[in-house]
Amino acid sequence: MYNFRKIENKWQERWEKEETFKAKDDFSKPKFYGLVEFPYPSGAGMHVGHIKAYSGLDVIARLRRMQGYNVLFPIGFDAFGLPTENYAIKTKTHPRIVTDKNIENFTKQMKKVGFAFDYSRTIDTTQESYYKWTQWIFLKMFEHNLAFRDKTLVNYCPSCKVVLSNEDSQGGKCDICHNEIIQKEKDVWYLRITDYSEKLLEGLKDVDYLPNIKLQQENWIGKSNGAFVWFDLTNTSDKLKIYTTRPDTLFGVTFMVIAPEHPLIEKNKDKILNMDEINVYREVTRKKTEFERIELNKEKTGVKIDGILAINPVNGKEIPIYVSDYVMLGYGTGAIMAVPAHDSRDYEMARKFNIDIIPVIDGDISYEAYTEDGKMINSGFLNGIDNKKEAIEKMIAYLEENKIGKRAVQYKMKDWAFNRQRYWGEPIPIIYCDNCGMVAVPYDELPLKLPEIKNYEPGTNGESPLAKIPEFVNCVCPKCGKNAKRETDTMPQWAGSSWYFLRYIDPFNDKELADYDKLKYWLPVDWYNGGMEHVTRHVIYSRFWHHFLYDIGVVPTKEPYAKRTAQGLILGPDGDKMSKSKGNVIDPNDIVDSYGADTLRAYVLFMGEYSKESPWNDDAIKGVSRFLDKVYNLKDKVNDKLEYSKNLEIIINKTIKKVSEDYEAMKFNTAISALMQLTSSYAECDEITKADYLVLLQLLCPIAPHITEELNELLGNKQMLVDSKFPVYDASKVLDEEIEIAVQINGKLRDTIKVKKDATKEEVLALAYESDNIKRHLENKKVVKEIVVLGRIVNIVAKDA
RNA sequence: GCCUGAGUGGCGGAAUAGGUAGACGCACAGGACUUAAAAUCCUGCGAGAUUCAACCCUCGUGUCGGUUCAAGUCCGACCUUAGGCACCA
Repeated sequence: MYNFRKIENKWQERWEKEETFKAKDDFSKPKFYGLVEFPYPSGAGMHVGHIKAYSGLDVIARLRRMQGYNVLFPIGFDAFGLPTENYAIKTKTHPRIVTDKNIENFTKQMKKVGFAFDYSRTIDTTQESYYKWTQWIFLKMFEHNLAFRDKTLVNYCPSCKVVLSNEDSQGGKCDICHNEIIQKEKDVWYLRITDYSEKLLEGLKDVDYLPNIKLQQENWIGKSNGAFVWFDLTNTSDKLKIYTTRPDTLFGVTFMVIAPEHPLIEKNKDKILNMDEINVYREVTRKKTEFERIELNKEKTGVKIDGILAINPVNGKEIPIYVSDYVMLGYGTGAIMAVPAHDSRDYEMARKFNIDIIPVIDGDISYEAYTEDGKMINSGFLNGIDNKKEAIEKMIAYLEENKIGKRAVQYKMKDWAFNRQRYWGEPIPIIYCDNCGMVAVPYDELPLKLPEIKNYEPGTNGESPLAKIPEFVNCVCPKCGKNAKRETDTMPQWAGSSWYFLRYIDPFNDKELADYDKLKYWLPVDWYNGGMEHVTRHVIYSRFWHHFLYDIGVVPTKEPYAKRTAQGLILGPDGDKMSKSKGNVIDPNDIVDSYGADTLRAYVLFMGEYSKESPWNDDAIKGVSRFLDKVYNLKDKVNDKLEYSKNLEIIINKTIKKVSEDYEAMKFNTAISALMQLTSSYAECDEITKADYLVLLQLLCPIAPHITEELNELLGNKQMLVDSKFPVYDASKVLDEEIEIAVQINGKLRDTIKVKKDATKEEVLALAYESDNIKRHLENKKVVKEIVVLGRIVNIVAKDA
């Protein structure tokens, strides 16, 4: 094996000394901004997943540099967060110390793998000079009424003593400690991301994200078109406002359902005859988490309200109202019109409570709801229409004309719960004053620093540890000068990661978040790669912040990322997700030590399709290692005096084409295959030219930068390979003179023939008929059709004579 | 339940627009080199039938149908599996 240790150390030192990958603000050159999701610097160090994520874009960044772009490829650390804090609680070590140690370790490891990062721009979200601007953005949002407090039922983790967003508590369990969460009423900070629903949806039209990523974003926003309808009630002057996507089925409404928390109940409690029964049901519901309400409650439950009926505005029918937990207060209006004939949930509910089912669309409803399209029946003025869209439009027009409803759009996305009762996060820069209410910390007092603290455990009542420090809590109101108290909650980890890519552009600016001209040059991020698990939350949160910053004139683009891709997971050798408990974790350090960084990089890119998950295989690394050895050993075949080798011309051009196209599509596995084949072709020659060898090195350089730089130097080249021009193929030299094509009879392969690349249809056919095997198969048969696809295939259709 | 992927040799995986299924790699087997081993190099490697052997032939990309001269690829139904979302009205 070649001496990878010596070679890799040498080039890593040289890159560092010469600041090879330091991005320059040279506005005259075309730019490329490549971004990878910055890591959380955990104590465990780097994971092979990080290697795959960074290697992929490292290839692209080096490629773009070789194509003449001014490249920015930065790295940093998303260092606030719970694991560090929990570690601090356990070991009584300050999170600052733990964080610094972990960052140092990560940096050392990343350098050993030879990523072309610009380390001079490294930022970490816990630096005061960084979170000053995170707080600044928050205050701007507060100023624009996008940060607000609200009393709501929240997901509360009794163990972590923190409030969690819905996204953090999926499965009814705390994302961090995995204990059960409960519902608790609390004052919560929200960011009004819902104000940006439409913009975030619209913006997707202008970006190049992988289709499934785009789809996930769309689903998260969850736009639906429908209508509000107001139902009159008996016994009360109140009206019941509902939201529906199917106003066309209004004639089929046989009952209404409202959420147990619906204010109508409390307001009309003196008119409801079975308040006790309803209260019991509401109490049961209250104890359920949102997850349980939607996930475990397969069997419909509910209570019919006695004393109040609803009146269907289109036909005047009086219908019952039920309270049921399958309707959520947080979506739509917290009340629905139920059409059991054409909605499966309503159908179940009607079956359980023996409610009428009236079909309004012609179809079979004997076993289940009919949810397909069809002809309208039992529907007054809609009868006979068999187009859903037309029926909906006609109904909306009717509703609006009679002022009993109107067209409406709803979004699934909810506002973003933004506070945590934790120490290791950005303090929320707000002051509570008895006189003035909520007051922002003045901008010139930012950053509002995290105070030194001895005990990191949360307060007893679910309060932040900061609440226990009087020197922090007690302050003076910036407005009136009277004594006041500070907000003691901190921001979630997503805050810092929502804008970090902006700071890389101008990391040392202490006047503003980043210089506008620099932002104008570098934005948008041209290519952002990261994990599939972040494509909904992180990407949408950071897009939201970016849209906001655009609206207030801080950044020059609406969208932050022009292109987003995601890499697939590396599974353990057993095919399961890697985890400490399963003991199937692969440590990248071990691989670097025994095979070298180039082999590790090439292997993670070779193991399968980049965007898909594939299991780790210790044996398979050998194949990649052997390949690099072969490339290395080829150096002995180079003959300086040899000038031209025509026999390799075609395969070289083919390979350049294949590799260039594959890199763009992140099909690194097939690019490496092609390079392996080129290497084999070289190995078959007695000698190769310098130029031919250089092409191989250049094509391989983005994947295996150390060994290729070394070999380039051995060739006598002074200029670094990464500064050379990436090869371009000659389109006239990618096809062999003679190509092999298949000859089929009735679709079955019977022979292959060699033809000239520009052979005509007649020539090809003539050759095909000359084949003995073809002749034999055509005996006693009559040819009825001949299909020739030039360059590909001949198919002769023959019947028994 | 809904949405989105995926299902191809012993294994990881290839296969622009339908056009020679199994590239490339691993493992395995045989051979060369070696005192020997490792390393390296060469050859073979989907299953089956037949044959001294080769050619040749049959079957084969989760299952069942369909479209087509031709289907891993397109269409329909289903099964398995991964991820995401969720009584979202």
